[in-house]
Amino acid sequence: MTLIQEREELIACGIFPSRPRVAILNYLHNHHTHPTADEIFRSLRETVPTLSLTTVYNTLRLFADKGVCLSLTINEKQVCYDVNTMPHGHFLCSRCGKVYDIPCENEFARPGMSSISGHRIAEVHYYYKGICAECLEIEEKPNVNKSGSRA
Amino acid sequence: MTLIQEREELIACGIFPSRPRVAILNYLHNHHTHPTADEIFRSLRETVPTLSLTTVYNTLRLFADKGVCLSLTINEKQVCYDVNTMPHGHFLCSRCGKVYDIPCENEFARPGMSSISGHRIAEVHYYYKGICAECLEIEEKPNVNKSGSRA
DNA sequence: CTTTGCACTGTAATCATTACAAATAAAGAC
DNA sequence: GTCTTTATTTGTAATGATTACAGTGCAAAG
Repeated sequence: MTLIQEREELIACGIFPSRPRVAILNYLHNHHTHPTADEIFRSLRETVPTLSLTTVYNTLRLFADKGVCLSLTINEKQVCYDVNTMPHGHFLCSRCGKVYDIPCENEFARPGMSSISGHRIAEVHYYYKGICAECLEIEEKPNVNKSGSRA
Repeated sequence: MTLIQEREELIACGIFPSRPRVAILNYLHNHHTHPTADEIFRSLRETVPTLSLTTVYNTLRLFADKGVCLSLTINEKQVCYDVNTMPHGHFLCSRCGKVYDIPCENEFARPGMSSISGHRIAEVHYYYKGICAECLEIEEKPNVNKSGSRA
Protein backbone atom coordinates (compact mmCIF):
# COMPACT_ATOMS: atom_id res chain seq x y z
CA MET A 1 0.00 0.00 0.00
CA THR A 2 2.43 2.65 1.16
CA LEU A 3 4.64 3.46 -1.77
CA ILE A 4 7.44 4.15 0.70
CA GLN A 5 7.98 0.44 1.15
CA GLU A 6 8.39 -0.05 -2.57
CA ARG A 7 10.88 2.80 -2.71
CA GLU A 8 12.97 1.27 0.02
CA GLU A 9 12.86 -2.17 -1.52
CA LEU A 10 14.06 -0.83 -4.85
CA ILE A 11 16.87 1.14 -3.27
CA ALA A 12 17.93 -1.94 -1.34
CA CYS A 13 18.18 -3.79 -4.64
CA GLY A 14 20.22 -1.06 -6.26
CA ILE A 15 17.39 0.26 -8.43
CA PHE A 16 16.61 3.96 -8.65
CA PRO A 17 13.02 4.31 -7.39
CA SER A 18 11.47 6.28 -10.19
CA ARG A 19 7.73 6.87 -10.20
CA PRO A 20 6.90 4.20 -12.82
CA ARG A 21 9.10 1.64 -11.11
CA VAL A 22 7.54 2.24 -7.73
CA ALA A 23 4.07 2.03 -9.26
CA ILE A 24 4.83 -1.24 -11.02
CA LEU A 25 6.31 -2.84 -7.92
CA ASN A 26 3.32 -1.65 -5.93
CA TYR A 27 1.02 -3.21 -8.48
CA LEU A 28 2.87 -6.52 -8.20
CA HIS A 29 2.60 -6.40 -4.40
CA ASN A 30 -1.13 -5.82 -4.56
CA HIS A 31 -1.94 -8.30 -7.35
CA HIS A 32 -0.66 -11.80 -6.79
CA THR A 33 -2.39 -12.93 -9.97
CA HIS A 34 0.80 -13.37 -12.03
CA PRO A 35 0.01 -10.49 -14.35
CA THR A 36 1.48 -9.95 -17.79
CA ALA A 37 3.24 -6.77 -18.84
CA ASP A 38 0.19 -5.71 -20.78
CA GLU A 39 -2.17 -6.26 -17.85
CA ILE A 40 0.03 -4.14 -15.63
CA PHE A 41 0.24 -1.47 -18.31
CA ARG A 42 -3.50 -1.28 -18.91
CA SER A 43 -4.28 -1.15 -15.20
CA LEU A 44 -1.68 1.43 -14.23
CA ARG A 45 -2.43 3.59 -17.22
CA GLU A 46 -5.68 4.67 -15.59
CA THR A 47 -3.86 6.32 -12.73
CA VAL A 48 -0.53 7.07 -14.48
CA PRO A 49 -1.59 8.26 -17.94
CA THR A 50 1.96 9.03 -19.05
CA LEU A 51 3.12 5.44 -18.56
CA SER A 52 4.38 3.67 -21.65
CA LEU A 53 4.25 -0.03 -22.42
CA THR A 54 7.96 -0.05 -23.19
CA THR A 55 8.68 1.19 -19.69
CA VAL A 56 6.65 -1.64 -18.22
CA TYR A 57 8.60 -4.18 -20.23
CA ASN A 58 11.93 -2.58 -19.38
CA THR A 59 11.07 -2.32 -15.71
CA LEU A 60 9.93 -5.91 -15.42
CA ARG A 61 13.10 -7.12 -17.08
CA LEU A 62 15.13 -4.98 -14.70
CA PHE A 63 13.21 -6.38 -11.73
CA ALA A 64 13.75 -9.95 -12.88
CA ASP A 65 17.46 -9.33 -13.43
CA LYS A 66 17.87 -7.85 -9.97
CA GLY A 67 15.84 -10.56 -8.29
CA VAL A 68 12.93 -8.33 -7.33
CA CYS A 69 10.48 -10.62 -9.12
CA LEU A 70 10.36 -13.81 -11.16
CA SER A 71 9.46 -14.00 -14.82
CA LEU A 72 7.39 -17.08 -15.58
CA THR A 73 7.29 -18.65 -19.02
CA ILE A 74 4.57 -21.17 -18.28
CA ASN A 75 2.13 -19.82 -20.83
CA GLU A 76 3.71 -20.08 -24.25
CA LYS A 77 1.87 -16.98 -25.39
CA GLN A 78 3.20 -14.44 -22.94
CA VAL A 79 5.47 -14.05 -19.96
CA CYS A 80 3.94 -13.31 -16.57
CA TYR A 81 5.48 -12.06 -13.35
CA ASP A 82 5.47 -13.01 -9.69
CA VAL A 83 6.87 -10.96 -6.79
CA ASN A 84 6.95 -14.03 -4.59
CA THR A 85 10.58 -15.05 -5.01
CA MET A 86 10.45 -17.79 -2.40
CA PRO A 87 10.60 -21.30 -3.90
CA HIS A 88 7.14 -22.43 -4.91
CA GLY A 89 5.41 -23.98 -7.88
CA HIS A 90 2.65 -22.88 -10.21
CA PHE A 91 -0.43 -24.29 -11.84
CA LEU A 92 -1.67 -23.03 -15.20
CA CYS A 93 -5.31 -23.72 -16.02
CA SER A 94 -5.55 -24.53 -19.69
CA ARG A 95 -9.21 -23.57 -19.67
CA CYS A 96 -9.32 -20.15 -18.01
CA GLY A 97 -5.64 -19.29 -18.29
CA LYS A 98 -5.21 -18.35 -14.64
CA VAL A 99 -1.94 -19.15 -12.88
CA TYR A 100 -2.11 -20.34 -9.27
CA ASP A 101 0.64 -20.58 -6.70
CA ILE A 102 1.38 -24.07 -5.45
CA PRO A 103 3.08 -24.41 -2.08
CA CYS A 104 6.48 -26.03 -2.25
CA GLU A 105 6.07 -29.30 -0.43
CA ASN A 106 8.80 -31.43 -1.93
CA GLU A 107 12.52 -31.55 -1.60
CA PHE A 108 12.92 -30.85 -5.28
CA ALA A 109 13.34 -27.11 -5.11
CA ARG A 110 15.59 -27.03 -2.09
CA PRO A 111 17.37 -23.73 -2.25
CA GLY A 112 20.71 -25.25 -1.31
CA MET A 113 21.15 -27.21 -4.51
CA SER A 114 23.47 -25.20 -6.72
CA SER A 115 24.46 -27.60 -9.49
CA ILE A 116 23.22 -30.70 -11.25
CA SER A 117 24.93 -32.88 -13.86
CA GLY A 118 27.75 -30.33 -13.80
CA HIS A 119 25.46 -27.42 -14.72
CA ARG A 120 25.36 -24.37 -12.47
CA ILE A 121 21.80 -23.68 -11.37
CA ALA A 122 20.55 -20.10 -11.21
CA GLU A 123 16.78 -20.65 -11.21
CA VAL A 124 14.47 -23.53 -10.41
CA HIS A 125 10.98 -23.69 -11.88
CA TYR A 126 8.27 -26.26 -11.61
CA TYR A 127 4.68 -26.09 -12.66
CA TYR A 128 1.64 -28.08 -13.55
CA LYS A 129 -0.85 -27.70 -16.37
CA GLY A 130 -4.42 -28.90 -16.22
CA ILE A 131 -7.87 -27.68 -15.23
CA CYS A 132 -8.24 -25.62 -12.09
CA ALA A 133 -10.69 -26.33 -9.28
CA GLU A 134 -12.86 -23.40 -10.29
CA CYS A 135 -13.25 -24.59 -13.88
CA LEU A 136 -13.83 -28.16 -12.72
CA GLU A 137 -16.71 -26.98 -10.55
CA ILE A 138 -18.32 -25.18 -13.46
CA GLU A 139 -17.86 -28.28 -15.59
CA GLU A 140 -19.49 -30.56 -13.03
CA LYS A 141 -22.53 -28.34 -12.58
CA PRO A 142 -23.59 -27.54 -16.13
CA ASN A 143 -27.13 -26.73 -14.98
CA VAL A 144 -25.79 -23.68 -13.16
CA ASN A 145 -24.83 -22.27 -16.50
CA LYS A 146 -28.18 -23.05 -18.07
CA SER A 147 -30.49 -21.47 -15.54
CA GLY A 148 -29.09 -19.37 -12.73
CA SER A 149 -25.79 -18.31 -14.18
CA ARG A 150 -24.45 -14.83 -13.91
CA ALA A 151 -22.06 -15.25 -16.81
CA MET B 1 15.98 -45.08 -38.48
CA THR B 2 13.44 -47.34 -40.13
CA LEU B 3 10.49 -45.14 -40.95
CA ILE B 4 8.27 -48.17 -40.44
CA GLN B 5 8.58 -47.75 -36.68
CA GLU B 6 7.39 -44.17 -36.90
CA ARG B 7 4.44 -45.21 -39.03
CA GLU B 8 3.38 -47.81 -36.52
CA GLU B 9 3.76 -45.44 -33.60
CA LEU B 10 1.60 -42.84 -35.29
CA ILE B 11 -1.08 -45.37 -36.17
CA ALA B 12 -1.08 -46.62 -32.59
CA CYS B 13 -1.75 -43.04 -31.47
CA GLY B 14 -4.59 -42.59 -33.91
CA ILE B 15 -2.63 -40.35 -36.28
CA PHE B 16 -2.61 -40.95 -40.02
CA PRO B 17 1.05 -41.57 -40.93
CA SER B 18 1.51 -39.13 -43.76
CA ARG B 19 4.95 -38.60 -45.20
CA PRO B 20 5.64 -35.28 -43.43
CA ARG B 21 4.41 -36.64 -40.11
CA VAL B 22 6.59 -39.71 -40.34
CA ALA B 23 9.57 -37.57 -41.29
CA ILE B 24 9.04 -35.19 -38.37
CA LEU B 25 8.64 -38.01 -35.86
CA ASN B 26 11.74 -39.65 -37.27
CA TYR B 27 13.63 -36.40 -36.86
CA LEU B 28 12.55 -36.17 -33.23
CA HIS B 29 13.65 -39.73 -32.60
CA ASN B 30 17.08 -39.05 -34.07
CA HIS B 31 17.64 -35.62 -32.49
CA HIS B 32 17.19 -35.49 -28.75
CA THR B 33 18.32 -31.88 -28.74
CA HIS B 34 14.87 -30.40 -28.01
CA PRO B 35 14.56 -28.79 -31.44
CA THR B 36 12.26 -25.92 -32.32
CA ALA B 37 9.75 -26.06 -35.15
CA ASP B 38 12.01 -23.94 -37.28
CA GLU B 39 15.05 -26.13 -36.69
CA ILE B 40 13.08 -29.20 -37.72
CA PHE B 41 11.76 -27.38 -40.76
CA ARG B 42 15.15 -26.19 -41.96
CA SER B 43 16.74 -29.59 -41.47
CA LEU B 44 14.01 -31.65 -43.11
CA ARG B 45 13.61 -29.24 -45.98
CA GLU B 46 16.91 -30.49 -47.41
CA THR B 47 15.52 -33.98 -47.95
CA VAL B 48 11.82 -33.13 -48.25
CA PRO B 49 11.80 -29.96 -50.35
CA THR B 50 8.03 -29.72 -50.49
CA LEU B 51 7.69 -29.47 -46.71
CA SER B 52 6.10 -26.30 -45.38
CA LEU B 53 6.71 -24.59 -42.07
CA THR B 54 3.00 -24.54 -41.34
CA THR B 55 2.89 -28.31 -41.62
CA VAL B 56 5.71 -28.61 -39.10
CA TYR B 57 3.84 -26.40 -36.64
CA ASN B 58 0.55 -28.22 -37.18
CA THR B 59 2.18 -31.61 -36.87
CA LEU B 60 4.01 -30.76 -33.67
CA ARG B 61 0.81 -29.45 -32.12
CA LEU B 62 -0.97 -32.64 -33.17
CA PHE B 63 1.82 -34.74 -31.67
CA ALA B 64 1.68 -32.84 -28.40
CA ASP B 65 -2.10 -33.16 -28.23
CA LYS B 66 -1.96 -36.90 -28.82
CA GLY B 67 0.88 -37.41 -26.36
CA VAL B 68 3.47 -38.37 -28.97
CA CYS B 69 5.79 -35.63 -27.75
CA LEU B 70 6.02 -32.85 -25.19
CA SER B 71 6.06 -29.16 -25.99
CA LEU B 72 8.42 -27.27 -23.70
CA THR B 73 8.00 -23.58 -22.97
CA ILE B 74 11.24 -23.14 -21.07
CA ASN B 75 12.72 -20.63 -23.46
CA GLU B 76 10.49 -17.59 -23.57
CA LYS B 77 11.40 -16.98 -27.19
CA GLN B 78 10.23 -20.19 -28.76
CA VAL B 79 8.70 -23.54 -27.97
CA CYS B 80 10.80 -26.67 -28.31
CA TYR B 81 9.86 -30.33 -28.45
CA ASP B 82 10.88 -33.56 -26.77
CA VAL B 83 9.87 -37.08 -27.79
CA ASN B 84 10.83 -38.42 -24.40
CA THR B 85 7.46 -38.39 -22.67
CA MET B 86 8.69 -40.14 -19.54
CA PRO B 87 8.82 -37.86 -16.48
CA HIS B 88 12.08 -35.97 -16.43
CA GLY B 89 13.35 -32.44 -15.99
CA HIS B 90 15.23 -30.01 -18.17
CA PHE B 91 18.06 -27.55 -17.91
CA LEU B 92 18.24 -24.44 -20.10
CA CYS B 93 21.66 -22.84 -20.45
CA SER B 94 21.19 -19.10 -20.53
CA ARG B 95 24.52 -18.71 -22.29
CA CYS B 96 24.40 -21.14 -25.21
CA GLY B 97 20.66 -21.77 -25.23
CA LYS B 98 20.92 -25.54 -25.24
CA VAL B 99 18.34 -27.60 -23.35
CA TYR B 100 19.54 -30.68 -21.48
CA ASP B 101 17.55 -33.57 -20.08
CA ILE B 102 17.76 -34.00 -16.33
CA PRO B 103 16.99 -37.42 -14.90
CA CYS B 104 13.99 -37.48 -12.62
CA GLU B 105 15.40 -38.30 -9.20
CA ASN B 106 12.82 -36.82 -6.89
CA GLU B 107 9.34 -37.81 -5.90
CA PHE B 108 7.98 -34.56 -7.23
CA ALA B 109 6.88 -35.71 -10.64
CA ARG B 110 5.44 -39.02 -9.57
CA PRO B 111 3.08 -40.03 -12.34
CA GLY B 112 0.38 -41.13 -9.95
CA MET B 113 -0.39 -37.66 -8.65
CA SER B 114 -3.48 -36.49 -10.47
CA SER B 115 -4.62 -33.42 -8.55
CA ILE B 116 -3.26 -30.72 -6.27
CA SER B 117 -5.10 -28.00 -4.35
CA GLY B 118 -8.23 -29.22 -6.09
CA HIS B 119 -6.80 -28.67 -9.55
CA ARG B 120 -6.73 -31.58 -12.00
CA ILE B 121 -3.20 -32.16 -13.26
CA ALA B 122 -2.60 -33.01 -16.89
CA GLU B 123 1.08 -32.19 -17.24
CA VAL B 124 4.00 -31.80 -14.89
CA HIS B 125 7.04 -29.73 -15.83
CA TYR B 126 10.16 -28.84 -13.98
CA TYR B 127 13.31 -27.25 -15.19
CA TYR B 128 16.37 -25.32 -14.19
CA LYS B 129 18.04 -22.31 -15.71
CA GLY B 130 21.70 -21.48 -15.37
CA ILE B 131 25.00 -22.11 -17.12
CA CYS B 132 25.71 -25.56 -18.48
CA ALA B 133 28.84 -27.58 -17.78
CA GLU B 134 30.15 -26.99 -21.27
CA CYS B 135 29.90 -23.22 -21.01
CA LEU B 136 31.38 -23.29 -17.51
CA GLU B 137 34.42 -25.11 -18.84
CA ILE B 138 34.94 -22.54 -21.57
CA GLU B 139 34.59 -19.80 -18.98
CA GLU B 140 37.18 -21.33 -16.68
CA LYS B 141 39.75 -21.72 -19.46
CA PRO B 142 39.70 -18.38 -21.23
CA ASN B 143 43.19 -18.98 -22.65
CA VAL B 144 41.79 -21.76 -24.82
CA ASN B 145 39.78 -19.16 -26.63
CA LYS B 146 42.71 -16.79 -27.02
CA SER B 147 45.23 -19.16 -28.58
CA GLY B 148 44.19 -22.59 -29.69
CA SER B 149 40.51 -22.11 -30.24
CA ARG B 150 38.67 -23.48 -33.21
CA ALA B 151 35.77 -21.07 -32.87
C1' DC C 1 22.83 28.55 -16.65
C1' DT C 2 24.91 24.79 -19.10
C1' DT C 3 26.32 20.03 -19.20
C1' DT C 4 25.93 15.19 -18.43
C1' DG C 5 23.63 11.03 -17.79
C1' DC C 6 19.82 8.31 -16.67
C1' DA C 7 14.91 7.36 -17.23
C1' DC C 8 10.89 7.56 -20.00
C1' DT C 9 8.08 7.74 -24.23
C1' DG C 10 6.20 6.59 -28.88
C1' DT C 11 6.80 4.37 -32.93
C1' DA C 12 8.71 1.08 -35.87
C1' DA C 13 10.73 -3.37 -36.38
C1' DT C 14 11.25 -8.24 -35.28
C1' DC C 15 9.99 -12.76 -35.16
C1' DA C 16 7.46 -16.95 -33.63
C1' DT C 17 3.15 -18.61 -34.36
C1' DT C 18 -1.51 -18.93 -36.36
C1' DA C 19 -5.36 -18.13 -39.75
C1' DC C 20 -6.98 -18.91 -44.02
C1' DA C 21 -7.90 -20.28 -48.63
C1' DA C 22 -6.37 -22.92 -52.40
C1' DA C 23 -4.09 -27.20 -53.98
C1' DT C 24 -3.27 -32.01 -53.26
C1' DA C 25 -3.76 -36.68 -51.79
C1' DA C 26 -6.36 -40.49 -49.75
C1' DA C 27 -10.51 -43.42 -49.11
C1' DG C 28 -14.79 -45.09 -50.43
C1' DA C 29 -18.93 -45.51 -53.54
C1' DC C 30 -20.36 -46.75 -57.85
C1' DG D 1 -11.28 -46.92 -63.24
C1' DT D 2 -13.86 -42.64 -62.24
C1' DC D 3 -16.41 -39.65 -59.16
C1' DT D 4 -17.17 -37.81 -54.57
C1' DT D 5 -15.97 -36.73 -50.11
C1' DT D 6 -12.76 -35.81 -46.61
C1' DA D 7 -8.24 -35.19 -44.64
C1' DT D 8 -3.75 -33.20 -45.36
C1' DT D 9 -0.50 -29.98 -47.08
C1' DT D 10 1.06 -25.64 -48.86
C1' DG D 11 2.04 -20.59 -49.30
C1' DT D 12 0.95 -16.32 -47.90
C1' DA D 13 -0.99 -13.01 -45.00
C1' DA D 14 -2.18 -11.69 -40.38
C1' DT D 15 -1.52 -11.59 -35.45
C1' DG D 16 0.52 -10.29 -31.32
C1' DA D 17 4.11 -10.16 -27.76
C1' DT D 18 8.41 -8.22 -27.25
C1' DT D 19 12.39 -5.32 -28.46
C1' DA D 20 15.15 -1.64 -30.86
C1' DC D 21 15.79 2.88 -31.39
C1' DA D 22 15.80 7.73 -31.44
C1' DG D 23 14.07 11.66 -29.32
C1' DT D 24 12.37 14.01 -24.97
C1' DG D 25 12.37 15.17 -20.20
C1' DC D 26 14.57 15.85 -15.92
C1' DA D 27 17.64 15.96 -12.08
C1' DA D 28 22.29 16.46 -10.24
C1' DA D 29 26.92 18.51 -10.88
C1' DG D 30 29.79 22.08 -12.17
